[in-house]
Amino acid sequence: MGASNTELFTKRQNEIANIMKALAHPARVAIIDYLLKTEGCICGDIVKVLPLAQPTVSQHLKELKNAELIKGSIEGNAICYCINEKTFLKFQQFLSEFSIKMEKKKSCC
Amino acid sequence: MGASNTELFTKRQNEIANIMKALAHPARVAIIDYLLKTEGCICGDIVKVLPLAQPTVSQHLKELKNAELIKGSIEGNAICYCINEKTFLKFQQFLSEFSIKMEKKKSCC
DNA sequence: AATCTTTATCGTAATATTGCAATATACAAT
DNA sequence: ATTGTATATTGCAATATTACGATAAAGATT
Repeated sequence: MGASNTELFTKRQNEIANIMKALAHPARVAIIDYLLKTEGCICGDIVKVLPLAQPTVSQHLKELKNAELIKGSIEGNAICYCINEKTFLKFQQFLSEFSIKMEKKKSCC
Repeated sequence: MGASNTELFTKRQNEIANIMKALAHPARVAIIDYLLKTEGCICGDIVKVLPLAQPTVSQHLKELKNAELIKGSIEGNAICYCINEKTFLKFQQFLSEFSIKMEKKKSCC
């Protein structure tokens, strides 16, 4: 098949999996790193920094945008991509729920 | 190509991406959910709970094990799968680094 | 030893992801 | 209007993922 059957799982499980999937590639982690490190957010600079061709970077940016981890805004001729803090916050909440449950449980083996 | 070029990115970026990839499927999120929710950890119970065939679940468990998010130990005839807290802690550390940087930066657009 | 139970592996089909050259689009500047 | 600059889209090849039936492997039970 190759397609994960989303209907079989909860909305929350699918949401978590989708965010994880968006970050499941080192290039996309590198993009987030870059956006968090520098003042800038210009698409062209991201392309320059990454060791991948422009269309490939564009595709990765699209995936991050689809997952709402970043948002793009037109800046004259260029496009400015920024972290979407809302989604990151949601993600962190999901993960802190994991932590809380882990604290309570403690590994059994 | 279809294979992400890991050599082009930092060890840390690849590590993060690998953990994310392991959790980038709702079935695998569901497995973690289950392990955090119940006392048990028996493979057969996970198979019963998930809406997927036994070989498919086994495959998902293998991926979680490869990413060291869970660890398996033989329990008589059965196998007990448990959360590997060490990797989760590492994951959380990576993410809190993101948070700290996000705090400092604040979205520019 | 024969059988049952539990889990893993193999083989294979369907689909998704990754990467890039070529090309399109869209806005700037001349 | 033409040219340049920045980004997106298309098309395609290579590879990876997902799913499951069939089967294997290994320990438990009779």
